[in-house]
Amino acid sequence: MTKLQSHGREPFEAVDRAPEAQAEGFATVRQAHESEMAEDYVELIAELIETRGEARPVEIAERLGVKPPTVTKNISRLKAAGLVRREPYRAIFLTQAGQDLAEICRRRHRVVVAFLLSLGIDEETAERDAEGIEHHVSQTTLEAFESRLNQK
Amino acid sequence: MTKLQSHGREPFEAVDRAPEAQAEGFATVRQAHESEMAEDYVELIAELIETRGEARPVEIAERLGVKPPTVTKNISRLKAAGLVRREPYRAIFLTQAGQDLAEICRRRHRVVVAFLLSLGIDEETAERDAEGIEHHVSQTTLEAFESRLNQK
DNA sequence: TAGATAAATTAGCCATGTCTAACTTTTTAC
DNA sequence: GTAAAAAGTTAGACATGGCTAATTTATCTA
Ligand SMILES: [Mn+2]
Ligand SMILES: [Mn+2]
Ligand SMILES: [Mn+2]
Ligand SMILES: [Mn+2]
Repeated sequence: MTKLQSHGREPFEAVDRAPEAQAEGFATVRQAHESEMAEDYVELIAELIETRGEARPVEIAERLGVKPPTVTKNISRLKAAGLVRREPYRAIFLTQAGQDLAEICRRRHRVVVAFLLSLGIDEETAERDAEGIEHHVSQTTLEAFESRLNQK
Repeated sequence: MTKLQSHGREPFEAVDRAPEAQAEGFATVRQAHESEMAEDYVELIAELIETRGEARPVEIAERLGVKPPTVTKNISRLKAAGLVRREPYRAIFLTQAGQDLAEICRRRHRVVVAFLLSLGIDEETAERDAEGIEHHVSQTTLEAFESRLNQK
């Protein structure tokens, strides 16, 4: 007892877990952050190619809200990772691996946004939150989002 | 037309947005990542104090899945940020600011987990996903999660 | 086609958050 | 009360992803 305190009611129970399970959770988050740059870039590159005909560093920089040198550096990392093909001073293309990853990411992004919208959240907020959330949604959770969308 | 393609149906529409709006979204994600370390630490420290009586670096390291020197360094950052009070080789305490932040984070964490559980997701997955998602959930979205939980 | 403008790159800086190896301090057990 | 074990810190390294300033290359325009 003494669970109904003065002001701060405890609406939902805390799950307590084994230290290793908790550690595994944090490790998963760190891993997600490692893939995040690549995912956001290939997703954006695919969209730019589709809607603008080509993907140029200036535009990538503008949409990501970073400076062009940051894009140059990251693109060369993507190239090293085999996701992107490109020659200096030219537009950027996705390799097959890059296209595959982009496809997965775009789909996941759309599902997350659609799910948030289905909760009544406004479009700006849905897009803003989805941009971060997408990288932390497991396959299981993604499927739960989808089935809610399909059933409604 | 040409919307029902061979294999890959397009279940949810893509929202297309102004470059600045998109950039703002990515900037929000970067900011969230800047606060993430502090949030996870104070949340964990509060839990350890509550359940174990005190918060010790070894245990923090074990639960975060990092090595002790990482904890030492990060704790001194939290101290510099005014979230933690502590003397070398002794247990770690939260300042009032630290307690306030911990309270907000713990509540948010519980809401996100409860929400995922309400979608039928298993406990392990819910906790794992929530650990990342929590940092990207706006006040608006958090409230949407809560009202779904309350109405059900 | 030359000169000006725009785009892209390079070089070098910085903060963050991780690590290992070595050292110091505290705690525990005898 | 001392020796061993455990906990904590320090020092120094590294990868990531930002930045600015300066330079190079490409594109546009007169
Ligand atoms: Mn994203
Ligand atoms: Mn994140
Ligand atoms: Mn977290
Ligand atoms: Mn958390």
